[in-house]
Amino acid sequence: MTSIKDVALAAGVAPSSASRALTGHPNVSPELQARVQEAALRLNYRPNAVARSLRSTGTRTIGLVVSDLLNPFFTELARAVEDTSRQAGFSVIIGNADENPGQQDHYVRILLERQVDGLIVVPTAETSPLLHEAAARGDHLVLVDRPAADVDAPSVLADGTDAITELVDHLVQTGRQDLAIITGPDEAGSSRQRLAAFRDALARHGRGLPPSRVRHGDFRRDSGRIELAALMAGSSIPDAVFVANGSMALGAIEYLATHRDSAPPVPESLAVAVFDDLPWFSLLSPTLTAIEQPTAALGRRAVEMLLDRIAGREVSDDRLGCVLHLRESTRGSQGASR
Amino acid sequence: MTSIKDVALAAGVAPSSASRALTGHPNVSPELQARVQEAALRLNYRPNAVARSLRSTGTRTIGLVVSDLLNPFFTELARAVEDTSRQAGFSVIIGNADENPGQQDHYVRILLERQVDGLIVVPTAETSPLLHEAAARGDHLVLVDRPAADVDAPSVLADGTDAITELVDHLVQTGRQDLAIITGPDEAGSSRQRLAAFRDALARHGRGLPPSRVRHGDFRRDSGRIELAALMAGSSIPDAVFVANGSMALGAIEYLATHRDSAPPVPESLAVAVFDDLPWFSLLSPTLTAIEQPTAALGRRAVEMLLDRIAGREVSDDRLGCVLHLRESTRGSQGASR
DNA sequence: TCTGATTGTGGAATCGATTCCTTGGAATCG
DNA sequence: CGATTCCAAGGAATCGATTCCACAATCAGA
Repeated sequence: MTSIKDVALAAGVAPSSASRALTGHPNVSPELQARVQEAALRLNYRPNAVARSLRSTGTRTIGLVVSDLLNPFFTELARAVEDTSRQAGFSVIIGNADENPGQQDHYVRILLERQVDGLIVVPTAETSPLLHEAAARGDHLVLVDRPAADVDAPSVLADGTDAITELVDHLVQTGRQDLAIITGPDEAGSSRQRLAAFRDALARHGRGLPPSRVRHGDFRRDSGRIELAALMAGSSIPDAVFVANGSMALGAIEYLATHRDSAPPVPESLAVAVFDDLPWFSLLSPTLTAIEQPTAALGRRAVEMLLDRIAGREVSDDRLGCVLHLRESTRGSQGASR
Repeated sequence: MTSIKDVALAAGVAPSSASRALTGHPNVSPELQARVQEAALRLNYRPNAVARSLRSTGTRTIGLVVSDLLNPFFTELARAVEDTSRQAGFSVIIGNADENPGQQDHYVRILLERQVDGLIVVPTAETSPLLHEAAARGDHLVLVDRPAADVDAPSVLADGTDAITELVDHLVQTGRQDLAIITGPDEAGSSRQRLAAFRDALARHGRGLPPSRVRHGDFRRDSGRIELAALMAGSSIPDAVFVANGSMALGAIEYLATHRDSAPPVPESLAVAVFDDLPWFSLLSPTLTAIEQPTAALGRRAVEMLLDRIAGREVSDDRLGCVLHLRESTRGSQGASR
């Protein structure tokens, strides 16, 4: 491997001068600058970022730990994070927790050991001693998509309360009597928030949400199928289902497609709505009512906040709104609102 | 920051001994081992991977450069790469080239500077001086999904030739007269291969593929819409379209959905098939005929091959087969095969 | 009991770049 | 013209861990 010493030798200067010439330091004579540049080019010199990072502070790298890479929501988030970071001159190391707190901690540890300049985490569980400690030690940390109560770090979240309220209003007004929700694990903050918003909106109509109408999946495809099947297997069947993320929605729709004969028709006997909008929801028949999250904006903001933190600026939490798209799958069954 | 010197000091041993105790070297007395472990724990010591990497060779990191993170195919690939790597004790740095050769080179350079132990690349263009040079310099490199002629590196590809031949046979046998293809850019090896397989299969039936029936998109969503629109705008309209990847298929289906009145009905007047199978293809009506790639296997194999290379073992190219799923969108229009 | 191998430990060199500190020489100013 | 500042450049220290080398102590075999 050709190092800066080789370049310095070839250019007939000291390593320190070579370093200055290559990193564009102010006080370098143009003549020496040119000689070093030429030597570097000729020797095909590639600086060693590991050595640089050791001496100077900062690796110009940020770590991103997402809870499930297979979920398109996180893909888009990762893409936005990557994009924004690159533009700011940072690389991104991605870790995939697979909704597994242990794996999340593994990645947080690895990334901290690698001296990332900052960390963006979608917390799988609401409490994590490691995250707590990292925040306390002063490592730069930003939480995204899900809150984590005991971690002292700024967060940027999608606030779906208004959109969920709007959705519930619509369902009630179009005559739905028996609403159910398939949400995520109780430990995930986003899961709890969506459930709470759903319950509150119902309460505003004087309706309760009995335990049998609350199913907890794990935010992944299979559990959507399983939990919808469970709802459909009961003695009485709800006439509206709200699925709390896109991956579980895929599983739920798959259930309906494979049980076309026995399952209630959508939207006539069963309304379906999803938190998180995916491009293909509009291609189904019936098209699928969904709440769109500002996914890319979440990723962008998270990076901006992290960079602010790194630069020593104060940052505060951010909430971004969601948008409800009413489509065919929640069309009123008896037209009560017309 | 607490360093290994602090730990050594606290344990009353030399830094070298502390290092040995922590990394599990053979010749360390149990007593000293315990004392160092205790001190490390007490001081909450976290080893600095940057310093370690500088001294020892290897960063236990592999770089992955994909051509489009928003494409679910690459997401799944990335997931498999990440998963396999983690199990082998490696982290993954992901770069997203966005189908842009310049951005690809940016990431290859960055990753090499970061001293990744190896690189997995989905080459955006078939020729890249930087990749060529990296391979020539002996950097560990594996290409995946797309070949790159001038790069001396092993590759692992999905070979869709058989599946495409099978698809074309079926289309011809069910009476389709005028087949068209929406493929990717000519510089992408996978795009060229799929086109060639399609053309060869047609030739075997004595059919040609006129230039007007070959549209080149950029493998992304919008271009699927645009190119299908172009095909539908001609004076004569094909009765079958083969879309060469999943992202463009999304755009194409969107076109059909938004032009439901003017577009030819599927499958009666237009058969649609896609290279790359996505979970929601089976949920559409009509369900979508698609060729399934061994996506996760590609990612796994790529990592295995890379690790073999790193370990100094010989590796050779690998081809994995694809599977055709015939669904409703290519149902015979006039039942010619029955 | 004496050699020779083995084992545990400390000290110092090392990885490759950056940066602090010095210094010789040129430029500036009174 | 002498004193002070400024600038370009070299030398050496540094980042934090690993690893080579040396050395003492223990142990085995003859």
